[in-house]
Amino acid sequence: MAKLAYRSYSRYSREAVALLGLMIRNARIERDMTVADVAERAGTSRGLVHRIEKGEMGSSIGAAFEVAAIVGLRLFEAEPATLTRHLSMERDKLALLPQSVRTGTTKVKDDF
Amino acid sequence: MAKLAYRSYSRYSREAVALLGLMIRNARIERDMTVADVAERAGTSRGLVHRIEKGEMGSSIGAAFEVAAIVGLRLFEAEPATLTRHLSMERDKLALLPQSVRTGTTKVKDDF
DNA sequence: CAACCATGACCTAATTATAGGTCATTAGAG
DNA sequence: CTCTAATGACCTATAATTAGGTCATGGTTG
Repeated sequence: MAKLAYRSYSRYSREAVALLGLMIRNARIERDMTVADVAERAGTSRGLVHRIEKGEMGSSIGAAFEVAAIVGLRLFEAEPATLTRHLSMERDKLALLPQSVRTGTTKVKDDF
Repeated sequence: MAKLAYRSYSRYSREAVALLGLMIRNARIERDMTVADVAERAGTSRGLVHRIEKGEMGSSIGAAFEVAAIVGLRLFEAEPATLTRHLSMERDKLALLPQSVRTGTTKVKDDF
């Protein structure tokens, strides 16, 4: 049975996930960790770590980010402390934005 | 039946995923897009987009990155073109690294 | 060169995410 | 204030990922 292509992704998304996987692999090897090491520390299986490094789109984002953290990758910030700051910054930003979006407005804009 | 906590994640991973969700939501609202709009363009469901924005760890990384791209978020680079460059850079870097990691070495280093 | 071991691929069972529907709530526009 | 619609939550069937095992391959060390 041939494996089906379940969903279509944009090139950008595919490359971003692939890049994350490669960065994870590079970081892991630089730290002299085996796939099994990382899997154990992440509480996942060896196969999953392998698929994450390969850049498969179906892996859960939680597992991928956890593995990234374990090999020392900091996705948004160099310092974990600043991540919390960014979180509240985004929350504050959200508070200033409308809490729901009216399509009516958009529709008029796209209507020509 | 109470919902079980399936897996444990580090604080950093949880905050990183939550931050990504908030950034997506902010970007979406700034672009006057509804959750339904984004879901349709991503080829997913409204509920999934909602869970991604909420920062749930179980969402697939492909869906999350696709949604991020649709609302205009660029995770690694401002320019999509440079993403491809980074991809080959990481591949080159990988070529210089050992292709398998010996645990024996690590064990000695950690052994004191 | 020879032995060891990390890796990558595959398989099956079990668990989980997802789609798509409905419904209550609430924010925004008139 | 009132009406409309976006949002968030929940539900069920389906489809997917995941864990955990095994196996072949190839890199690394002695």
